Amino acid sequence: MTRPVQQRRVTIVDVARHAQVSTTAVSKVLRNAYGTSPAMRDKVHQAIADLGYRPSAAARGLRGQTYTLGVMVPDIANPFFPEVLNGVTNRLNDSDYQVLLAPGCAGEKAEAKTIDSMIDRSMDGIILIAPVSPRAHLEHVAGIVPTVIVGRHARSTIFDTVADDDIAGAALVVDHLVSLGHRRIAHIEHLETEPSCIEEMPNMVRAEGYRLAMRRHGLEDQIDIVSTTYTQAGGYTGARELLDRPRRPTAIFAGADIAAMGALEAISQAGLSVPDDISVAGYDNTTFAAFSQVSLTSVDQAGWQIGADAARLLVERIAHRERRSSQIKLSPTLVVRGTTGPPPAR
Amino acid sequence: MTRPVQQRRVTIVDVARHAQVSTTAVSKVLRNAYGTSPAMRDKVHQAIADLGYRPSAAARGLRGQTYTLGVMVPDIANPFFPEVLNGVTNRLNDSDYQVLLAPGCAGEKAEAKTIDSMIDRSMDGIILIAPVSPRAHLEHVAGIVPTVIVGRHARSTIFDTVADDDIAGAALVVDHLVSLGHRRIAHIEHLETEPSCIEEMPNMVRAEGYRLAMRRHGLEDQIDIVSTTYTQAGGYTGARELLDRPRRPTAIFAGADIAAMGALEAISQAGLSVPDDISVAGYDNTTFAAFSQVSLTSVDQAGWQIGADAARLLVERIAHRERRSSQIKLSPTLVVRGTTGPPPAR
DNA sequence: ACTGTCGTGGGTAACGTTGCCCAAATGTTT
DNA sequence: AAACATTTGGGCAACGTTACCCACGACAGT
Repeated sequence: MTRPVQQRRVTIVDVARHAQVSTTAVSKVLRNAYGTSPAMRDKVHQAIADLGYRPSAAARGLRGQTYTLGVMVPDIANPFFPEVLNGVTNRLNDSDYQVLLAPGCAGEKAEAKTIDSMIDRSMDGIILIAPVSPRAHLEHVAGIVPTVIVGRHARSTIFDTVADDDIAGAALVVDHLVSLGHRRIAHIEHLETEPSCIEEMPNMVRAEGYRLAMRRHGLEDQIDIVSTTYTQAGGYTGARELLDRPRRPTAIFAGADIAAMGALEAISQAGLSVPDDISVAGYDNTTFAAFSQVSLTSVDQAGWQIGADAARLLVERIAHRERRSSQIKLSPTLVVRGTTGPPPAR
Repeated sequence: MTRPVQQRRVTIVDVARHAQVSTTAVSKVLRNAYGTSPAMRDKVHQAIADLGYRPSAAARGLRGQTYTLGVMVPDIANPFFPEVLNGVTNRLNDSDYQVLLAPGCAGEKAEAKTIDSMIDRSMDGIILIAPVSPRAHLEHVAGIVPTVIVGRHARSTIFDTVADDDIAGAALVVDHLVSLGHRRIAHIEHLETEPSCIEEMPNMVRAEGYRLAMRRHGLEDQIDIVSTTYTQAGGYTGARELLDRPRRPTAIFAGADIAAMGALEAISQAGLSVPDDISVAGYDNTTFAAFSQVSLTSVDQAGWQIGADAARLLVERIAHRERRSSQIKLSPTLVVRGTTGPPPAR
């Protein structure tokens, strides 16, 4: 029996009247501010419970805080991001903050629109995961609202960053493949069309890490990179291209698991077997990689930890806007599975 | 060169002054309301552009609309939901609405908290994907804010629903397996702990569809259901249990792809091969199922379409609160792939 | 008894936007 | 020419909350 009548919202005034105190008093209790006696707190809490009062975020937003944190994810379909997100929400579970996700921001323009909409909603802070906006724009945003950037290898005085050490991650893969005896190790990278912030993006750092590691092993002349995107389709076309080489590589290092998926598909369609004919490694160690039918060797970058750290930094920055900015860099680990093995005997 | 000074927000008053009109006039132009001349519109738009004005969602919320729609997803890690979400966002792409996602709501209590927080933020409408709250609570919510429920087989006068025809979907799988010659077809279901709304949930409807189809084929005595959850771990333990049966089934129909993943893993660990020893089918046709290494036979329930329909209904309901409610039921299709085949010769 | 200090509690004015009303100017019908 | 409708624009009061002040009594130290 739900009432069909649209009842008026219970406000702080109703609570105050019911508890026989002033609205100021109620507000103080709500924010557990200074100047409230235990007796008054009890009265107010009782009234809140009686009336089922809930503060209006809109009204709060107009005055300052909204107790809302925004997270921007570039692509929810990529299973790595849910992990980061879980880290974020878990860390904030028993705080007063509510996390809201702004989905689907492919490209710089859509990203700017999304960020603007979070600012419009006066969120208390935002976490941007692998944003593609130019550095200057990010600093501008961070000047307006406390911001934590995840995945960009940038350093700024006004925003904090959390990132995986992608140079080290790429090196782990190359080292592993070299130790198995591979020399012709190719890389599938994600290439942005926007050139603005290119060297800060994780994908570019991974490619650079690949180059550095190859040189370190004296394999400079074997460096072979195809530029596509971190998507299944991108991995597929990238691998196709590599398989068509006169001397095809014996191992493919895809910059993301999702691209590795596409590569595996292309390889299987070409009638080749993994890892006997060709080895494949990915990056992100998504749940997909762990699945035994796939068993993809991959770099684990602790998405959960990244998310948790980002949430912690954001809360700290909200509390102390002028605190020094910090950069957290997490060390990845390699998870060796079935898609990598010694190269074919030739 | 970002200004370090924290400049005051540009408000409608600033725009009005700059355009030499009243704030009311600006407000009217913003909402393209009645009573604005083309000349005034131009002046105001120019001023908005000059000053880079953006309306404050908080202030708007206090007065009524926020141009924000909330979507609750039970589990972002399940790759089916991103598809629904894409349908939603795509449909709303060039509307004035911004979609925000409330993540991670396992269980009735967390769900209630999430829904409350969306109401607190005075969202204009909400889409609840596969909510577990009791029917009465959903109706209560729908009385406060326009609501579309996705996935529940419920009928209400105040909220709209979009759902897949799960009875038909389950039948597709059973029919397919029977036509291949299977008789011992088992089902892995997701069983809620909360008994309140059980018969409305898609998982229960799928199980019921399985039962009906089995009976229709005269296989009533072969009905075999294990109750776990729609997770990888749930599928794994469910399959383990089925494999331990004295006479193990020749086919397993998992109620969700993600559970089918776990089942495949258990089967492979048991040293059995798919589909020669045992067939497996899933539900949702996630991108994962399409992947050639997995090649999972699955029921496609057009997540994109579901999301798009939900978004359309929500926008319509916001425009006409008192409109009759509608229930959209979409017909699933079966995608046959490599994990189903004839039963072993015995 | 006189000044401070502390612990309580309340009054009030914003915050930025929009819905409702009214006023003036313009156009249209008798 | 008078009466009436329509268009165009503005004034004002909310919406619900909180930051900033001030007032009152109790109590301590001179």
